[in-house]
Amino acid sequence: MDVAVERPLPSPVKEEKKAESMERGSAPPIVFESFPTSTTQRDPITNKQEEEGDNTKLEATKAEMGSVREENERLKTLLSQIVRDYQSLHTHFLAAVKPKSSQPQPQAAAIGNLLQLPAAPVPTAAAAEDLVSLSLGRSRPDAGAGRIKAAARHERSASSSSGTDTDRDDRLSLGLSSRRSNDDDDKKATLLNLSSGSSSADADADAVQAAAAACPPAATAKARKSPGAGDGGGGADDDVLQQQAKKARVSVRVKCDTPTMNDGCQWRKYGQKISKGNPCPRAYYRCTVAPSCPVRKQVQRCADDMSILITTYEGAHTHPLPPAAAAMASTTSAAASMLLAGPSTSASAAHLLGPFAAHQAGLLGPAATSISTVASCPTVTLDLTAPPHSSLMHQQQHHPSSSPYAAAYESSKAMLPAWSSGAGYLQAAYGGGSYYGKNSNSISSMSMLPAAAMQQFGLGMERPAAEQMYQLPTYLLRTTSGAQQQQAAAAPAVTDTIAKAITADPSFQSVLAAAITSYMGRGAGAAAQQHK
DNA sequence: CGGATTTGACCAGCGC
DNA sequence: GCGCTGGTCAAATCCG
Repeated sequence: MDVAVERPLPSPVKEEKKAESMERGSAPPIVFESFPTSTTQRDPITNKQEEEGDNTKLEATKAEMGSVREENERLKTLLSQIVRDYQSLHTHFLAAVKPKSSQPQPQAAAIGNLLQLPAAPVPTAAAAEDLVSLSLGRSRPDAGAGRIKAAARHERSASSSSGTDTDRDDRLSLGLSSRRSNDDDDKKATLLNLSSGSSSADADADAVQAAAAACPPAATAKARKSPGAGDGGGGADDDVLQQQAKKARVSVRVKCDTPTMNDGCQWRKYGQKISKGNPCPRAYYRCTVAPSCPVRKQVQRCADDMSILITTYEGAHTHPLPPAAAAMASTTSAAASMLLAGPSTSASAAHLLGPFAAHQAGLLGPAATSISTVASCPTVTLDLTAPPHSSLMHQQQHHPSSSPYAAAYESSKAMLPAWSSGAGYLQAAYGGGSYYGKNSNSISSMSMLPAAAMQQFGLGMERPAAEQMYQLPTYLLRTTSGAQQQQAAAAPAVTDTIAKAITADPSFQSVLAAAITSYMGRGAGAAAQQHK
């Protein structure tokens, strides 16, 4: 995070700055490039008027220096806040992972352990075994993404998915992946990918993989008809996983006047039912992009507010998705993955993704997210109808003028109508390209979009209410019941590695800086230039 | 005429 | 075991 000020400055000031930066240690250096001036070389008996003019300039420069210094301080505060968050995250993680490494404990006990925060963040061997990659910006094979992709390919071939193995290193993406190295755990590898619009094909492929892990194609309605069919295959654990996987759902609430939300995918209605407690019929759709695609969705209007459309997605696409549908698929599959991975992953992701989720959700409108396990059917609910969230507002109070959250919320007010219109947020965001028809330039349109990483759905994964006591930055809280969540010893080291990725990966930092810049100076498509 | 939608029947899970 | 409910199937119907 360097700030360069291209204006003549007295060298003592530069030295002072340097010393200050060194004093602060971890704070990034703020470098002021001073141009060589002739001040020291001038003859003192030269024109007095010129000297007075120089004095005026000096005063002006000093004033500007003051403001720059303030900006510097502000940035340092921001950075220290991030560092504090990281420390807190890490200590929480260590507290949570310790008991789990020995044996699974009840949720309450795990939460209780959160209260006893270890002082120093020490990476554990177990943590090193887990692979988590948070990538923002161009994927780097050496930053863990390679392993993710290799693992993903392995899983893809294992599950004989029909997805194409496209090269995605060149595309901008925001992804969070979690994977455990343990072979058994491979089966429930989780992948959260909040991919950018310019990499929607990637998002698609990743979504397929993530969802394949979360919801194997075999675990579909067909499997329902022959409950014993899975017994011969993978043992009891697989059975349980499949049971969980096939029931994992992601529900999206959005204000929408049209009968169904245009999510970019192609659906065929196959049934309709009046369900109990809601006068509005529930419509059942299945994906028709590929004949064998097991994905279903249910669409029903909210009984309380008919303007709210509740769309529930279930299953995983087994085919490449149209760009407009990739983000939604990515989000839903990620949510399902995190849901299946359990509380650790969810908590970690919530903690880590807090700001990102907040700002990404903000682009769609203030979103509340909840996890529920009603009728042993775990469901993640993305509520895109909620009013400005208190947590969001809370953040705004902390960062009254330059808060990214504030900027995100402001932008959300602009984006929400696109969602609610039913015309399709994605198509709007992607330049109006329609995959199924007529417009074939959606991809090229996408590349022109500003701040590609900001065009995705966000997941502010929610944690049990008790966790709120620990001030975890879960931005989007609603309700929770966590009956099933003790099954989730999966990926307890997510937090640690993610935090490492954030602090260590310069590409992440640069993109993060760009994102912050785009928030702060949010005008006039400046962000678009940054992503060209 | 082919594809999409509608709608009644059927099936499975669950609670009593 | 029975009834309720959610989910799916498939024939009938609609529509471009």
